[in-house]
Amino acid sequence: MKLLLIHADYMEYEVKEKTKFAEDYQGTGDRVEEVLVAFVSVEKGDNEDVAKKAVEEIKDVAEKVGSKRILIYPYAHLSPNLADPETAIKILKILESEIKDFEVKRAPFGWYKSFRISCKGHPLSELSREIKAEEEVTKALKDEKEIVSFWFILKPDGELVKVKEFNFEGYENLRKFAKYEMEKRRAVDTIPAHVEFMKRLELADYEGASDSGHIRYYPKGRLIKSLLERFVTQKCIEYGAMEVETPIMYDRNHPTLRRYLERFPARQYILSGDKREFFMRFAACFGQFLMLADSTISYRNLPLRIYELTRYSFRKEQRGELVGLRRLRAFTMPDMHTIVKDMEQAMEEFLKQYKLSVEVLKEIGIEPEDYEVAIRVTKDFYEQNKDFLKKIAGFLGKPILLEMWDSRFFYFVLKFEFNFVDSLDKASALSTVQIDVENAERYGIKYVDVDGEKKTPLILHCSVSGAIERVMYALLEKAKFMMDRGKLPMLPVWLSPTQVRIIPVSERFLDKAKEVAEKIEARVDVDDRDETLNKKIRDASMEWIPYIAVIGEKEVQEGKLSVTIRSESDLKEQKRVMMSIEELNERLRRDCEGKPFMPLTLPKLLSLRPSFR
RNA sequence: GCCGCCGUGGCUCAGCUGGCAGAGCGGGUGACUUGUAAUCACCAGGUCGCGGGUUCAAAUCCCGCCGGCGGCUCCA
Repeated sequence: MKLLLIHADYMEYEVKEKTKFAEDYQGTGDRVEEVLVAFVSVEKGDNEDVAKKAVEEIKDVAEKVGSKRILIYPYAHLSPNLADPETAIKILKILESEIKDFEVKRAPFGWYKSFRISCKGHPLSELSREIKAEEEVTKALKDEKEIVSFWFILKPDGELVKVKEFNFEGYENLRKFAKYEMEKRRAVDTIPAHVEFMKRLELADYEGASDSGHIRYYPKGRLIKSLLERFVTQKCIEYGAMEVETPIMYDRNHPTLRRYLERFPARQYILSGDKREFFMRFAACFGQFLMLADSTISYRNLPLRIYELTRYSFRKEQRGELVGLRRLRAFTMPDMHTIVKDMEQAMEEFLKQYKLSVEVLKEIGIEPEDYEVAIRVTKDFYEQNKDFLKKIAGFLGKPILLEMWDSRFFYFVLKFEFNFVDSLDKASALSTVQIDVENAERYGIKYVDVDGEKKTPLILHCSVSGAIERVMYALLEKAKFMMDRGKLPMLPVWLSPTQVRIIPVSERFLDKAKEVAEKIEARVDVDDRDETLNKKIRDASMEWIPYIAVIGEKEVQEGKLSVTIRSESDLKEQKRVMMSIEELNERLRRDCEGKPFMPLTLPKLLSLRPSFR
């Protein structure tokens, strides 16, 4: 809302002609003496809160200038972004009725009027104010503050123990995670390890020219991200999901979507289109649910799974929350939704997707001991399905943090997450699956059952690995743990940008090095720079390259390569092995079995490469 | 969003009781032709995050903004 306040000797206006938005009005105008005139533009997004704040502002000014009379004068020309007429009239009426202790008059809305005003000209006689709505906070975000949680540990044998009574000995990470979830934390003053690594390895960096939480990826980072994206997508498709693609923004006032937004505890980016306002998706739910609502689905098709890799999902997280790759405002997430016909089928799928998530993370290089499991459940669901939860707890054979709610605040009754605990003891969710009991109804998703009746299914939300950026974060943080244990940090071989580096002992062996590079079946590069051997070895090590192959007189004669194997080396002692090209290829095949492969997009010769930072 | 700390060549940082903007790495040029974690020399490179203010004089002091890190809170 825009306000222009003028303290006047008098204000006189004449009502001329109707516009098409005119409210009912009889009369020809008015003249008010000794008055504070409030010219008002009601803007898009203004609501009752704005009106109330405006009331306070106007009263405040009226008191300061010592005016007993106030004239509310609708004046569209203060703003290029006007509210619709109904809202505007509503808000103006609030102003009129809520300004107490003054003599309040109001000029009619939607009429052409002429006016004459005599401004007093003292220092406070002309003021303008802008009043903005508080950023819209969804109901779910508010509710979240009210939730009462009960915390337990679910033991592998299905026994439920209160957190306070659980003996955490031997479960240090679970202790940290439980603490992280339940308590306040103390200050640490270090840059997270992965932020250091993502920059130093030229994987990714902040992009200051974008919003916070939007990242740039250099060639090596993009390669790693692509490989993870492909792998995760491949796993979901193998699991039986159909890949689709849906828009990244939606009408903010679409009734169905709006109600769902209200149920999700996240803040949205808002964008204005020509006529409508849009929000950026925070997940693929919107597009996929709308698609499913328009589909004809038979019980024979169930469980039915659709999948999308969201590049991107947007969440306008609070600024203080954003860190490196751990939490972003734009992120890439595998998002699979499964339609099932009843709770029994839902639980069956839930367990399968739980197992799938374990497998996917394991193949990526994140083992069950690297994360902690959390289960969030309503009391009712828990009481009715104890055996099922016991089965879940048994699968990994480790205790699980269980959060129980008296009533259902969200759209789901059951959810699990795998939480990675990083080098600063921070926990972040990776894989998650939820059983959604609300949205099929809300979106009008139906299936036709055996009896020919249309029925409402249940929906599972599954992010099989969690956000791809967060997977990268976890891998880098894991590398930090390797360092702390005295090992050399590295990425899994299939994700290492350069898998093999060939280093000629001197320029004489450069051609030979290039020749060898052609025969290696991996992402290979050749250090052809005019540097000492020591320098080249050091640089390759700093890049975490899994295999460094040196070639010189000896190697040429023996027809072998002298290969330094990073995973078996440490800072004190390097593991060096004489290997034939075929032996090296065989080893690489084993390292990367079942994983996608993409060539390195950087020039093969190091001398041709720019430095991105 | 709120609170605290931080912001100097491409990178890492020194300079900060106000007084000529520095180093190492990286880059360019030349020498060297190297056997497993940094070869040597020379050269180029800076609106000291941005905008105001105080002062004869500001990287240095003050205010505002932007960005980063940590905390509150929450998630993928």
